[in-house]
Amino acid sequence: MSQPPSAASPDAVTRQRLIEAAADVFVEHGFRAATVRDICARAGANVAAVNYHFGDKETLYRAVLDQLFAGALERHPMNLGPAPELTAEQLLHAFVRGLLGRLLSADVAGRIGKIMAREMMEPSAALDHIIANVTRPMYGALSQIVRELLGPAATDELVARCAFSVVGQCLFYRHSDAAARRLAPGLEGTPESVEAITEHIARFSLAGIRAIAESGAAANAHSRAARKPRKGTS
Amino acid sequence: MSQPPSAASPDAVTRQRLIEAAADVFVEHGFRAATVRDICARAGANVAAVNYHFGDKETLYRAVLDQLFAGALERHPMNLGPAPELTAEQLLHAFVRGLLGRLLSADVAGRIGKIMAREMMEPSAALDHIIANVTRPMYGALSQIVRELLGPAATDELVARCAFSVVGQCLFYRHSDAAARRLAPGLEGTPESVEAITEHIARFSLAGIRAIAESGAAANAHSRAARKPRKGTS
Amino acid sequence: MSQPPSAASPDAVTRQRLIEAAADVFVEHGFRAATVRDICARAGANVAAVNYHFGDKETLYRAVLDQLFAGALERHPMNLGPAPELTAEQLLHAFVRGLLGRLLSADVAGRIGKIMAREMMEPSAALDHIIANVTRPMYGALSQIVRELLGPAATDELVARCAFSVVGQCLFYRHSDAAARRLAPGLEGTPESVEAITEHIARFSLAGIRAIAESGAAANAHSRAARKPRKGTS
Amino acid sequence: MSQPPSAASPDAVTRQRLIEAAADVFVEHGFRAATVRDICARAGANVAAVNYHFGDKETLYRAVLDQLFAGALERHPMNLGPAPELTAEQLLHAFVRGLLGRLLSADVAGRIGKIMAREMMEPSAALDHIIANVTRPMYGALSQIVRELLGPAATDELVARCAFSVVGQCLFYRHSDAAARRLAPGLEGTPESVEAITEHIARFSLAGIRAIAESGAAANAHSRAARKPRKGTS
DNA sequence: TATGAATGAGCCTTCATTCAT
DNA sequence: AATGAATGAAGGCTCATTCAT
Repeated sequence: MSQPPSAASPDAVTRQRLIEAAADVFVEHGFRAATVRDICARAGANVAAVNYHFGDKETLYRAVLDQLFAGALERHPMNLGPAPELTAEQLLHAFVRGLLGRLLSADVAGRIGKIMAREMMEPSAALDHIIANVTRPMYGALSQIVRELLGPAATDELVARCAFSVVGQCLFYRHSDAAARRLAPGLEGTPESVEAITEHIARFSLAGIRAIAESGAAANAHSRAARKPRKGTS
Repeated sequence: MSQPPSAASPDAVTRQRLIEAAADVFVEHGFRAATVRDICARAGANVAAVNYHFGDKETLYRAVLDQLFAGALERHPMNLGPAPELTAEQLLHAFVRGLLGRLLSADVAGRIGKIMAREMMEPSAALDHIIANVTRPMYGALSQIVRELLGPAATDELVARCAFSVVGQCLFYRHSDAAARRLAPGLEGTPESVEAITEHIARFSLAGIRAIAESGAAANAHSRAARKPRKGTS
Repeated sequence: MSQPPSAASPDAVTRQRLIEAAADVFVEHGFRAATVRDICARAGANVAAVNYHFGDKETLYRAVLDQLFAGALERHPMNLGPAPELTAEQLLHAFVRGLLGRLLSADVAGRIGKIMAREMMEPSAALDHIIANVTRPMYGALSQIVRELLGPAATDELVARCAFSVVGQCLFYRHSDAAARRLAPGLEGTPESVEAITEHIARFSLAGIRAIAESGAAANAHSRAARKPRKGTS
Repeated sequence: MSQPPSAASPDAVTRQRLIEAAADVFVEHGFRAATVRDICARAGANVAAVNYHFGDKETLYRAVLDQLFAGALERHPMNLGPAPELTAEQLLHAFVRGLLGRLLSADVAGRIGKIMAREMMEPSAALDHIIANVTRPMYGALSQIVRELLGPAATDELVARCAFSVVGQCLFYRHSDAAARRLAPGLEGTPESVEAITEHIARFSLAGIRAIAESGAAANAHSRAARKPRKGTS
């Protein structure tokens, strides 16, 4: 209070150091296995610092998530706004590049991927927050791109399945990193391989989406012509 | 004596109860957060039962994994053997169905997916065992199918990337279940939706693989013609 | 019961194997740190064998002690009876050789030394038994020898102190083995060095006892002459 | 601030209470059988106090040893430095008094003897530390005294054996206390009897060492004269 | 304000012992 | 008569949290 406003209060600087140390530790060990002693030690703070500044371990965890999301979106923007000068193909390409960049970057954004992977399997109260603020807008943008590629006749289900196919391919390089590294050494996801993987996923997905569009159109045409589809989505 | 003749020794029945209880607890909380007290309590056994029957928590964990794998492969076989009467397209379709079946089934096999997802991000000593015995053969079978679809000129890298694309789409329904449920309710992976998802992923992937095959062939042709391949989506 | 009496009953043979295994384990780890599992395993018996055959761990311990004492005295007799044909010097020499032999032998008797050393510092109920049956007769024999060497005027205290000096020198090679091995490698007590050590201790002690005899006589003479002793035993 | 200026930090006082309680418990039960629960209870501290202040039980054990050694040497110094104004006889007398004082004192030093006795038979990692810092210097000083008494012709073996004889007599009053108490009540080692025992052991040992010196010289003379030494007590 | 000391619940494991056959 | 399974009481240790300064 009596501090000059321009100087970062020592309170805030400790808080920040705690958050940064906690981000490392949570990413490395997960929420449960992370210990506040470790976090405080890395932050050069007292054992009681976490409880003093944040109340408890879980509140610190949420603070870490908030800060990570803010940083990640700042560095790897989603380009959610309309971009009429770009084709849907180009937008898909850009989307994949952005997502892979966020997932595989070594900085703040990369850590978010690891934490989210954990949240997926043990959803905590933080997951809803993450989905609302990060996942949903991202998914909305992708849906729009996919819908344009699929054409106006596409059902919501087709759009969602295609979007899942795109995202699933990207997430593989984050979630299954350990397996990929063992099965095909050198092809696992790294910050340097983002371009190459982007190229593959974009090409693969574009063809996939177009095939789905045709089959969907065919299914519709067939059903309109009162011929029951032999196989495929009902 | 008064036991039914097929009954195993009293030791084996308790062992089995412990394994089943442990499977639940490990799936629910992960290896580290799972407590032997909880496991023993659910198995109706003493706290020392785990140590008596398995030596320690980690050995029990491996026993659980072994049993889960055995059960999963029994119910959802990989069809690894040669099947000359089936086309590569049919084989891909069958592979995806088998994998999704294992990932999404409510029984023994479903739990394996959750455990593997955890292993991916916190590899324990068990991961190498899993990969060697389960993942690698599966990956080998998929690679063979993909290679046939890509044609003889495909590089190992192209094969691996396409295989990753196929597997990534499937894993999405396991790893990102919580997110999918929130983003597109009704489209998350369930045992009942295996057929529909299989249809989608197989169609999507077939088109993707063919596109990669063409671009790869084109790249080869181009490079043979001393023209550097154009970068970007065609 | 229905066993032919000439055949060792399987009961007795297991009992004996347990005692032998237990002797090893108790000597190696002490009573407390020894585990009945270890003992039963080494004896090739069931975990419950100790409790079945002996009731509990402590009863087994006493059985081991009894057997060890019986064996030790059989192999390294104390020659307690009167031996008028030997001089006191020769008797002292023989006593030291016998004691060192028991303390340092690799067989049954050697193990008794280790166990007794433990008992000395954590006297259990077994200690009184040991002292009454082993230590006291041995001490009585030594006292007699020492008394003869000291002469008829020796007080009980002088006798005891000299006996303690003799025994203390011998016990050093058992109790302080670990230290001796480090301070003067090659000079620690071993079964092979019994003769050499005996020679030293006997010579050293004989001179010591004679010196005590003289000083005691002098002290007595002095006190008889109404001169107060300047220093020494009152 | 309101603390007395000489008061240590609150941490140090609890640390000290723990060390003192631990010394009691370790002396009483040995390292293994001692429980941290017992130690903490006696120190009026929480079960976790040992882990907080020392990390683990073994570190506490070493801290106890360090403190005991420091205290013992402070109260019963070894007089290791050269003391040219004292004869070798006087030095031996002083050495025995110091050693007995350390072994039999009721204070800090007395407990060290019990702990060392345990270490001798179950050497832990702490034993080497003890020997290097306490036993070896002590042994070095004694060797020097003995060597002077034996004369320049004495071999290292003779020196060591005589030193062992001196130390063995002293240790008897520590290691065999329980037996001595039963065999000759009133003559066991007590702090009050240190002077009397010192007088006895010094006189006994002086005579013993001189006898060894003579026999050694005789042996040398004999061997020089190509006559093999007679075996046995002279 | 911020810290180091202290806490107590809880975890995995060990072990002598008991029980049912 | 003898065993393998099962028990429950500790034991050492970890950790988030609280407390007194």
